[in-house]
Amino acid sequence: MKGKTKDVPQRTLERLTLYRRLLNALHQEGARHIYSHELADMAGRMPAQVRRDLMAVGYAGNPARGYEVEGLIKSMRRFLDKPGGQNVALVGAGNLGKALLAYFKGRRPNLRIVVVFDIDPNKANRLIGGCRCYSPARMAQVMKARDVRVAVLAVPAPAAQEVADQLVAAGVQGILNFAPALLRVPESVYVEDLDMTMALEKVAYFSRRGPARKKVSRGA
Amino acid sequence: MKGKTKDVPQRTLERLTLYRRLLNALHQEGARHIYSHELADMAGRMPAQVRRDLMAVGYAGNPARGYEVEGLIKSMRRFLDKPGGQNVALVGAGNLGKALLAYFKGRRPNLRIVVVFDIDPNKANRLIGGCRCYSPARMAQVMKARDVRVAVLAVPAPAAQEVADQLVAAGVQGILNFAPALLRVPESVYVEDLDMTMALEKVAYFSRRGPARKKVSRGA
DNA sequence: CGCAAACCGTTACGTCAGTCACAGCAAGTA
DNA sequence: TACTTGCTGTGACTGACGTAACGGTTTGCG
Repeated sequence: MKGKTKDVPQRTLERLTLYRRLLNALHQEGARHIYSHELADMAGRMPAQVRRDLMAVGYAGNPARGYEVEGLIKSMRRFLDKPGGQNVALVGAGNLGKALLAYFKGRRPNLRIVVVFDIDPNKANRLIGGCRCYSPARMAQVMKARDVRVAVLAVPAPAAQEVADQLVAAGVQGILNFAPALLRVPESVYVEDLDMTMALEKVAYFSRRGPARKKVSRGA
Repeated sequence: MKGKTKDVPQRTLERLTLYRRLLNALHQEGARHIYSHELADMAGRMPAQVRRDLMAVGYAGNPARGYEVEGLIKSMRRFLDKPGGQNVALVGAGNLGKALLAYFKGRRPNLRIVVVFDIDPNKANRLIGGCRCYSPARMAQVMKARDVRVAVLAVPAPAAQEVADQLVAAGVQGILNFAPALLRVPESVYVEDLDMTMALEKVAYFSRRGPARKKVSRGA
């Protein structure tokens, strides 16, 4: 086993996390082996693409039995997760922020939201969804103490850039951005935008013009 | 003006909605004209791509002054929006559902959530975020009466497929799906998945491996 | 009035992701 | 043991998308 991870395309990584989720469910149901075409059916993809994606994690299947579920899960864990787990910060404890807290609660043990920041002084030092809430002024300090490198941004668009700057100053290397705003960050910081308004407009548009698509979408 | 809309790639449509958002802001600030490279800067894209994307809406710019902001906005409205506006239904009035209601509240006048469904009997017939909440049993009836063709799905994953079936039966043609589950729907129904867990895992992964990307992401 | 400059519209190119197809191999069978 | 079967792993192909380049056009200026 060598750490030859190569560089994985974003789409491939999305599918890998999907496969893992499906595999975990299968494993809990007691499944021992699985074929690429079965996984493909569950993921709405082609068998060849599943096999190709799995090449990246470096786990070899067996021509007769397919992939051994437990071993594959372990390999994917090695490939996808940081060994000690990763702490995540949430900025913005509004409606969306609270929903996200509840949503991620105990879902992925390797990716836990451990701290919340909000500009509202009434929320400072209180527990929100089981997480301590701090003023953004203490961001750098708290983030360093908890070794947080990933943040979820759930603040209104006008405040997004300012918060992003603070996050970067606090040492964050990845941001999941829910605000409909383009964040200017250093090259080394990875930003993933999740624009719900845009997504809804997309649905509204394409739902009007017949089945103008080919396969299942499944884009994050 | 002919209705030659061609078929627009999904990515292009995402960018168009982004452009429009930027243009609206510019218009409110009193800008009259704008160049492709300015829009590109704001959107984090290349000027050539902006021009290429704008070809789809069929609005011609001027080599000397660039694009006339107001006219371009009007053209994009014609291109993107359904004339009378589109009504949207929300299914699932949990944490996420309520956050979405607040989020979309009065944001896009052409795309309004007008009705909510939730399985909780306590919520039936009550107002949630200004929208009447109904039992899913009345879905088909209510949707027809309100002419709703687009729905937002914010229910737990195990219930997603069942709700999707009901939505399809009620005549829905587009679904924005927040549940981490693959929906099986007829070819004619457009599904857009917005998987927050997947997005967070993506951030966690790519934030670990240096700046392994080129430009701004901006993928919905 | 002619020229220069800048930007738009469009075509052509390069790159990347998705699909196809085939060689290799492990198990089961006669 | 020899053969058949079906799946995996991987190279090659195709198509789509983003990027670059180029002609056309409109303005401002000498």
